[in-house]
Formats: sequence, C-alpha cells, structure tokens
Amino acid sequence: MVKYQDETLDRTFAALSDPTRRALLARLGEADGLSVSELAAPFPVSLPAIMKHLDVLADAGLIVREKTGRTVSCRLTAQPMEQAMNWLNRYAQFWADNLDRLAAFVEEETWPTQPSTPPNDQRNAQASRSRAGFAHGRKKSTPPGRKPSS
Amino acid sequence: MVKYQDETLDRTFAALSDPTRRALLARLGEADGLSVSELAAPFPVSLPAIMKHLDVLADAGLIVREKTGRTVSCRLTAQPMEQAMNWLNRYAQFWADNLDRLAAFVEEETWPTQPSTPPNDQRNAQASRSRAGFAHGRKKSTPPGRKPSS
DNA sequence: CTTATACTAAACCATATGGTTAAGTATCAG
DNA sequence: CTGATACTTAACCATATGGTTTAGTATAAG
Repeated sequence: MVKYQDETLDRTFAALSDPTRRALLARLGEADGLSVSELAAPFPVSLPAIMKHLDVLADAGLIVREKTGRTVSCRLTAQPMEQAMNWLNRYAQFWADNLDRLAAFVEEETWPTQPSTPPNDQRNAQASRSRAGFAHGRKKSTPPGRKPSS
Repeated sequence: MVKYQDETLDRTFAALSDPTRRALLARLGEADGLSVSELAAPFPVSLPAIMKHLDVLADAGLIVREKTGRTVSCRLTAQPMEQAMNWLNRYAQFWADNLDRLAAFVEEETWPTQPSTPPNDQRNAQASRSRAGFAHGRKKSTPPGRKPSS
C-alpha cells in the first residue's frame, strides 16, 4: 500500500528528470490535448523517441492518451504531481531552518527562466506568468469534484 | 545560462527518483550531518552502493560531504530543491484549472504515508505531521524556526 | 608497529534509458 | 482500390544506473 505510492513517486521523479519530457509536459500545459505528432513536431528527435517519452509519462500517470480515429491526443493528469509536491514540501520544512530563503523564493516569483526548454523551440521568456504560489489566496474552497481521496 | 539550470533540474529529479536516495535524504532530514556509515547502516545494500547514491546526491547538489579525520559527514543543501519546487509549482498552476484539488491537497494535510520508506525500516504511519504548506500565511517575513508547525 | 575502522576505488554485471532506422497497422482522402 | 497520414512495433545500439565483490588508502586505537 505504501509501496505503490513509493513506486509512483519513483516514476514521477524519473519522468521529470528528462528535459524532453518536461518540455512535453510544458507544451501540454500550454495546449492540452495535443496529438502525438503535434506534440513531437518541435523536437529534434524521431517520432518513436517521443513515443517512448510519452510512454514514460503515461506510465507515471502524468498524461493520458486517447485515440480518436487515427490521431491520439494527450492530456495532462496531476495526481502523481501531488505526491511529488508533497515530498518536496515535506523537505522544504526541514530545510526551512537553514534557508527560509526557500519559502520566500517560492512565495515570490523568482523565476529567472522558464521551467523547460524545448530543444529547438527557442521562443522563451513568454510563459513566465510567475505567481509561483499555488496555494495562495484560494483555500480549499472548491471541494475536489473528482477523486475525493480522503 | 538556462542550460545549466536545466541540467541541475535533470539531476535533481533524477536523484529524487530513487527510493534509497529519498530515504537517505529523509534520514539527513531527521539528523543532518550523519557519517557515511551511519547513513548506510539501515539499508540492506553494500556500502559502495550507498557511496554511489551519495555521489549522485552530491552531484545534484542536494548534499555536501566533508571529511573530518577518517569520517565523512553529510549535510543537506537546498538550492536544487528550489528549482524542483519551482518547476512543480509552475505546473500546479496549469493544472489548478482542471483540479484545484491540488491546491487544497497541499494546503491541507493529506499525507497518507511518509515520504520515503527506508527499505528495511518499516515503521510507517508515523511521520504524518501534515501541514504540507510551505508558502502559507507567512510572506518572506518570519524566518521559520524549525518545523513551523503553526 | 599492528590492527581495526571508515571510507574509496576498481572491475564487473544485469538491466534500464534514450536514441536510432526500418517495417508495420489503421484510418482518412481521393 | 491507392495512397498518404498518424501512430506503433521491432530490432538494434551506446551509455547510464544500481548493484555486487575485492582490494585498496588513511586515520584512530591498542
């Protein structure tokens, strides 16, 4: 029961450790539901390579793919991220001692660059909408409509 | 300039993708400055294996090692985590649309289990001190005095 | 000096990762 | 039916990862 979560965390972090995969997620963040080939277009690697990355992302539960006709569209999912977040959050506490700079850092907007750089696609510095907080003003106002988890 | 950060992010996430390494960080979180052998003790793998893990962690900048006599003590560092946090935070925004459950989740305390499970050490369900938030009420004002459980 | 302790280094191994090219399969267009 | 499009599978390759055992080196203790 705990083991499963652990493995999910493994796969989540592992999936995030590749820049191409982070870039894929980034693209989906900008435009969810892109097809595999649309998704692959900006990258300098072969389609099969992208396919494998998508496999990894799907395996980690970070995306889902659904086929419609001959095209497959990919959408983001977030459950695994919660766990990753939680893990990091937990350690933020430990480290807050030595550097409460961390809290400030995240609280502010200190993003010198974009989160990921699609290998060729160099049109950057656009998505930095900053506002790093994700748990700021809004509380748990809207009860999660899906997957009550509690 | 961006590239370096990117690679740091790679290494950070990659380092976090292994349960043994997360457990090592967890132990350092509980008791910073442990020696290599103290650190290795609870694990069922050989010392050299742990050494390699420590290499990875050090390489990712998550820990530093300093030798005193014949013992080497390891301490946590956090800069890389900031980036990882930032990255995740960034995507929390994207996803907040579909599920602002995420925000609630992190805001609340929803930690069913501890973040990492040292392979042998199976005493679970204890560390859930909850309070997942690290960017709550406090701005960059109050320097958190260890585990700001307020 | 000798020995135990604490760590490091080296050589090796199995499997995973990230990529390739080439050859499918399935659907849509003409 | 024919062919293009969209994706998938297969086979292969180089390198990385996570582990092992064995053999060091350096410092502390006896």
